[in-house]
Amino acid sequence: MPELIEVEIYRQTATRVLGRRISSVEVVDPFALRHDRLGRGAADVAAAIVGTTVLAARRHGKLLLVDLGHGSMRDLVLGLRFGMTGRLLVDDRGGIDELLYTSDRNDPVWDRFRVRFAGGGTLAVRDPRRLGAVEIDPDVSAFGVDATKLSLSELRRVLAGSSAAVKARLLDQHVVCGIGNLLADEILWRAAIAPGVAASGIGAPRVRRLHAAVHDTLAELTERGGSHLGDVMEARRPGGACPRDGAPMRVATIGGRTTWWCPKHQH
DNA sequence: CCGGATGTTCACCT
DNA sequence: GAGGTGAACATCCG
Repeated sequence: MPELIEVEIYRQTATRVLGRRISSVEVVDPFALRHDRLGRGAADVAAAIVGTTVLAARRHGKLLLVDLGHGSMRDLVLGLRFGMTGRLLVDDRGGIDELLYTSDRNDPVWDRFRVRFAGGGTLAVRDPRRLGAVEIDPDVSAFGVDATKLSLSELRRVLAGSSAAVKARLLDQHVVCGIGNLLADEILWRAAIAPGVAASGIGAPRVRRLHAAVHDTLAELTERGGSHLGDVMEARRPGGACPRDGAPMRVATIGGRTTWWCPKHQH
């Protein structure tokens, strides 16, 4: 997905529909509702949201939260998740034209969820691979702190006492949310920490370095406009060399994801 | 043709 | 209980 940075762009895109009233639900892929705790179907979603007005667009990690209500009263929250290939389109335009690993094709048959507003316009989730999801009143209680708000003491706490690889810890949305595979590799590369080291084995000076790298990376890649615009990105390929010191990059599966790192400066 | 790709959940191991 | 693995979803690309 869309990691935190892309979803934040989607959130800003979604603010274009603030104040609009939903007049109809045009598409709901039943598969997109697979995580609904109450087992609601497309008709239930339509019944719940038609007639409501968009009050706010918020983000928690990689989850986009759209507040819906009548008047200024919030009645429900629409949760949109984008998987790896989902995009948000407002009035058939997206805030992001292209995503890595999606094609240049932009086919409306991939719209998994689409609403129409009274007075015109639409909001849609277009997701070729169908990895995204739509939820009414999603449970956000299990999520960890949003990565943009991660304090040094919180980072210290989530690393302490865990034998898991530090990268697995950063990717665990129940611990810290918003960081995906590319951001995690970039953050650890900048922090000079090897992704496979046990979280609890990272001493205080390196935790401070990691904390700084989290925020520097998020700020800089937000400025550049995408999670895929990190310095180490070009080296994430067979034969890639570390942009910092030229050493051959290593690759392994860590935290269940393909992981690239520099064995020379990341320890 | 095959394998993998910004993700998440689940069953099933150790 | 914690942590790891592999499958599933569907499409495109090398």
